[in-house]
Amino acid sequence: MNAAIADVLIPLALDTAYSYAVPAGLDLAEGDVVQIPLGPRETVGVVWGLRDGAAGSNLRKVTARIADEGMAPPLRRLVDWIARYTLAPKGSALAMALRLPEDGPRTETAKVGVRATGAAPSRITAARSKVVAVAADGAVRGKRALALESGVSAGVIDGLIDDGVLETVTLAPERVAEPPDPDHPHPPLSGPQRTAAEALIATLTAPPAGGGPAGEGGVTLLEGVTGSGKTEIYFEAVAEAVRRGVQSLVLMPEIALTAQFLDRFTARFGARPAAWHSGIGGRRRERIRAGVLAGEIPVVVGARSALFLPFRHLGLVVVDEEHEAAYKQDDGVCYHARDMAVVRGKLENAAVVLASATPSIETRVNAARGRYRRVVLPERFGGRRLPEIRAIDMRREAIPRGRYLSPTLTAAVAETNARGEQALLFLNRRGYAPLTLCRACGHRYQCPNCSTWLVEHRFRRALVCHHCGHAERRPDACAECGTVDSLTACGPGVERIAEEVAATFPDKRVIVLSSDFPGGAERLRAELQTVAEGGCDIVVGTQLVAKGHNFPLLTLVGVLDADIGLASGDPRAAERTFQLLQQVTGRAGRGEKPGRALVQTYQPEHPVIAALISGDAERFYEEETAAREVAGLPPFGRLAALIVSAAEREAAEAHGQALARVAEPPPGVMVLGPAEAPLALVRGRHRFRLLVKAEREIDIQSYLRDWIARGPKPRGNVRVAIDVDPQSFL
DNA sequence: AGCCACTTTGTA
DNA sequence: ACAAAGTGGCTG
Repeated sequence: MNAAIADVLIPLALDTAYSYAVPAGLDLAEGDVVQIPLGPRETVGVVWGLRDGAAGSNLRKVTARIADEGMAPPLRRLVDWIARYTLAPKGSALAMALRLPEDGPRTETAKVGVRATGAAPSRITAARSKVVAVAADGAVRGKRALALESGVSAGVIDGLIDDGVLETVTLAPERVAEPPDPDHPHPPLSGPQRTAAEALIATLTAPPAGGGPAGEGGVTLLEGVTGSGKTEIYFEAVAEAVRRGVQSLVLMPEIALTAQFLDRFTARFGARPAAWHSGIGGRRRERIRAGVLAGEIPVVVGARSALFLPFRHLGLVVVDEEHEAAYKQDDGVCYHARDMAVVRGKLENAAVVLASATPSIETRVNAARGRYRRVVLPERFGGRRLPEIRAIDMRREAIPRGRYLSPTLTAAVAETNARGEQALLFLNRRGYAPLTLCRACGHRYQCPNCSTWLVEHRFRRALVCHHCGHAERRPDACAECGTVDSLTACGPGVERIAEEVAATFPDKRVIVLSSDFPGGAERLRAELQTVAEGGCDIVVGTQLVAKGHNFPLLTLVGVLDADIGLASGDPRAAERTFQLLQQVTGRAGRGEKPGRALVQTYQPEHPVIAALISGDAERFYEEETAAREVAGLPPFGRLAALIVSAAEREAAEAHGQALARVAEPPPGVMVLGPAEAPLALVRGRHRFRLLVKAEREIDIQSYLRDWIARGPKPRGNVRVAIDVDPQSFL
């Protein structure tokens, strides 16, 4: 007997499945994709549940089943899990897994982005000007992303498109996959590489083709410096998965999904993999989806959205460069693809491999606690070692006022250049000076919207807020007392360092690299190329230089102020700083010659600095965990963020007080904030974060959900996203 | 009031 | 997603 009522989840921002009557003669199963009426129109949805009941009521009817193949239980469970974990509406989570054929005889509808045309709006409003300011750099962004970044709602963007201020652009597609050959001839692995590959293969849950025991799955951290052959090693696990007839997914941060990587894959397997990323659209997208669903495509290499492909027999998930921030999705459903990969792996009973040269702190902790296996590659293939890192104690260096390069570092740069090698001076601060004040009256230039100082950008002759993007002309006279030429720049930014470097090394070629690089992405890429080819002696850069482009001639990294960020009040400051500095210093000596790093600091004994110098990440998190305990901060993997959508920013601010006074936290749970406001919302970029400490295993999401429901309802949608690893909730 | 731009709500 | 209803500023 057929069920009378189907609960259908619709891929819209709805948190509950809607109930429909099942018409006589339609035999539905859970997971079936169906067409249903919704309001005045017809939509698709997925049968999330079936039950018997009095169907004769006022329910509308399911129109039809529209696909032969339904959504498999593990993928449905993933949708449920992600919705629950990220506190996103279930329907939104479903939408990620249901990128259906963009129905009808659709030709080439690739991903659509928008960018500024340069035309002025016919009508200017506060919301519009925010968008125009953000889009002014000419970069292409997704509609949602632009709306969120500008702090406006999507309607504004549409309005600006109609007005001709923004134009839509589509990205071009390429071609589909060939079957990979696991036994394609390839260069042999070294002994240690072979051992590591065996260790990964031993975790595969699919039984070996020739009989024998299967592995037990779980998560393995594959750790090894750049050049140690991580990719070749996990390729062996992929090859074995192919032999065993299960599918593999290799996740990469979007930027790393390059032709170069696909070429390496082709060299190993004699065929191009199916590549999946947001730019792939239309027929190609549909063919890959269908191939994956049918089990005909054994290997997919993709960006984070590949996580939701309907694999038939998923046996292996590899997350390459697992520490990459690009795995975080920040608009729509906020999730971390690395963590969701772990979850999917668990639900599918697939082995998971996390690969990185500089694993994230969360992953290190999980490995140290035995939740993840750990495979470490001893050193770089070819015997290269990590750069030697030393601290420069700034309390002992004699530096004139207004100068920031210590004599020790200056000498090292000169020495390096004399050998024909490059030096990188790293300072994580854009612009010329982080604070401008009037010498006459002491007035400090502050952002009208945020509580931050305006940063001087001498090149642009502007004062800029790095928080909200607000910019104003740098005045000639003090806005407060009117004194002319009284403004002083306090502290260094990269522009100022470049000035100092130019004065100290007048005959050297200096390049400044920062994310606000004038001339946009094209010119930036050209500059990076110049550096790589040796067309420059000294690079001055912000965190932009922490990753990406390889600079083979770079042998010295000087960190100008390692202490930046350590006192930022963000409970994750320490781990963020550690990771950033580890990546930056690791850039030295990637070529033939060995590298070294010098780190200017006023607190060489600080755990983060000490760990960086010793290269002992394990000690760092041990000490950091202890320090957090003393400070009453949550341990790693226990931070949650309450995020109020950008559109409701103003409203949220008005209700901040109310929110802050809401609800008594339940026992064992503590909401962190400044001491004077224990439940305060901490301002982040276009959002508010609320930090929650849990002393026991709790479900932070449902706690927050209750917490919000119990208090006075804040106006608008309050979405909550969790910034932790999911291990503790599995 | 009426208009406009934008936000919020509801869809079973 | 999309359409309908609501909000709040502005105008004359």
